[in-house]
Amino acid sequence: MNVQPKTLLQKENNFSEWYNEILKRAEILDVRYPVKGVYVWYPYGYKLRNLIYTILRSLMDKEHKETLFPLLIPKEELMKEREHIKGFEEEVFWVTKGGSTELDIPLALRPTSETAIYPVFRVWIRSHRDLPLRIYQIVNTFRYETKHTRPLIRLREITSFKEAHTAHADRADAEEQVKKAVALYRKFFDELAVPYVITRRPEWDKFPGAEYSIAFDTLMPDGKTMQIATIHLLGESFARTFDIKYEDKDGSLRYVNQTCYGISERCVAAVISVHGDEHGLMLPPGVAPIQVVIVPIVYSSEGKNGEVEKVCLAVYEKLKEAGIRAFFDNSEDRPGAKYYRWEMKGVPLRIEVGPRDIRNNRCEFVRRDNFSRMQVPLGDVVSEVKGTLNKIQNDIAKRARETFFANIYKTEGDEEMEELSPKAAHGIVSIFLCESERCGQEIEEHLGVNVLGEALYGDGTENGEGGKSEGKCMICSKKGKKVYVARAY
RNA sequence: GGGGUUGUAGGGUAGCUUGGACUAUCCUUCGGCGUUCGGGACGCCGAGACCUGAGUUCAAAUCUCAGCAACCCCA
Repeated sequence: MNVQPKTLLQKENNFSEWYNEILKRAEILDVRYPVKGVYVWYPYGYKLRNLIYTILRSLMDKEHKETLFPLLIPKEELMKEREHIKGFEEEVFWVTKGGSTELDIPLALRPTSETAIYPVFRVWIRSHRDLPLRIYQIVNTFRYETKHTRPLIRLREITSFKEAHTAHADRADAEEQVKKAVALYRKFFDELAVPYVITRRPEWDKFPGAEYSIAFDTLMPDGKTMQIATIHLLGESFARTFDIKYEDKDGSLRYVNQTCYGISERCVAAVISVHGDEHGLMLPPGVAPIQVVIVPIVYSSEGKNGEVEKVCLAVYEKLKEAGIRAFFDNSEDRPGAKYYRWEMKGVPLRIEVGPRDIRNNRCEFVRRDNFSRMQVPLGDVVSEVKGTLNKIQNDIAKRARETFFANIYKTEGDEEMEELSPKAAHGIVSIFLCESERCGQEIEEHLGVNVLGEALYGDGTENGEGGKSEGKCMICSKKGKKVYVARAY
C-alpha cells in the first residue's frame, strides 16, 4: 500500500515553503489579505487556535482573573515609561484622526498592554488586601514590523496575545510568581507536546523596562529557534512610573512589585511546525479540532443509507456521546482522496468501515503519526479510541522531544569556534559565557547566532542533557555560565 | 537597514525578450449529469484571470514610472 504523497513538500529541505503551503492546504490561515503582516484565520485554523487557548485558559483561570482592557492607549501614557517606550517606539501604530479631525491626543494601538493596564492598577490597588492581583487578557496587539513578516510568527497584528499582569506586596512574592508562571507555561507546552529550553535572557536583550526576562524557545525544522513565551520580573519600575502604591499593614505606603508574561499565536506556529510532516499537519489529539474521522467504504451496489453508512453513524454517535471530537466524512469523494485530505489536516486517528469489516463485526484504525493499522471489534470502539488517542499524544510528544534534544549540542569548553559553527547552523549549542555584552556580541558575530541566555532549570534530567552549569567563558576565560546560543527567528 | 526577484481564474502556470490574429495555454479547482468507490477515479457539459493607477502608442498581459502586495539574499 502506498502512503507516499504525490505532491507534498519536503519539510526539512525547504521549511519556509512547507510552512506556507501547510497553512494554506490545511486551512489554518489565509494569507491573501491585502495588508502586510495581517492574515485571516480559516474556521479550521481558528478552531485549532481556540482549542489551544482553552488549555491555557484552564491553566490561567486557577489563579488569574480574565479581564479586557482597551486597544487604544493615549500617547502620554504610552510615553511615560522611558525605557519601555525606547523598546517599542519605532513599532507603534498611531491613530491620529477622527474622521477628518486631527485628534488632540494621538492614540496608539497597543503594542503590548502595560501602559493601558497600569494606570488602572493605580486606582484598583489601595491596600495590601488587594494583593496579590493577578489578571490576564487575550487580545490583539499591533506592531509595525519592518522586517519580513511571516504568518503566525512575525505579525503586524498579533491576533491573540495572551498576557498576564500581576502585582505583589514585595519582591519575594513577585519572584515567586515568576516561578509559578514558568511552571504554568511548562504545563501548557507539555500539553501541546512542544519541547523547549528555558533561559534567562541576557541583560542587553531583556524586555524594555524589566529587571530580567525569562523565555521559552523551541526549535523549528530549519534549525532556528523561536521564542514562544516570555516572563518578566518588572520589579518596581512601572510602579514608580505609574505610581501604583498600596497601604501596608503598618500603615506605610509602598510601591507594588510586578511581573508580566505572555504568549502569542506563535504557540500555534510551534504546534504546526514541530509535529507536521510531508503529509501535512500532525496534531496532538489534545488540540485537534477533529480527533477521529470516520471514512466509509461504500459500493454503488449498496449506496447511500446502506449498511456501511448505518454502522458509521452508529460509531460516530457513540464517539460523540463519549465526548470525542469525531467527524463522519460521507462526502462523494473516493476513500483515497479522503485519506489524503484528513492527513493534511492532521486528524490523529482515522476509522475505516467497509463491507469486509462489517462481515467481521469490526472496523479499522489508522494512526496519523505512524500510519499503523489495527482491527477493532465494533463493540470496543470507544475505549479503543480513547486508548489510541492517548498513545498518539504520548508518541508525538516523545518523538518531538527526541528530535529536539538530538539537536542540542553540549560543549565541554575546549572546542574551537570553527567546530561549533556548523552545529549552531541547525540547532542549539550550549556553551559557557560570562555576562558581558562584549563577549556575547563576539560569539554572536563569530557563530552567526543569537545568545538565547543562561540555561535555567537545567538540572539535566528534564532537559535531557545534564552537565555542569558553570565553566570558563569561551571568549574571555573568566567565570561563565551555561548559555544557549542558536540562530533565532 | 541594503540588495534582488515576482504579481495572469480559488491554487499552480504558458504567453512578455521582438506591443497586433490573445476570442489568453495547460494542470488543478468549482457547478451539473452519469458510471465509480479498501490510498488522490473517469466521461460529457458548464464556470472562472492579465494587482492598482498614471504614461508611451493607431494598438499594452507584453514597454516606462509610481503605489500596493508577496518571496529570496545580505547586514
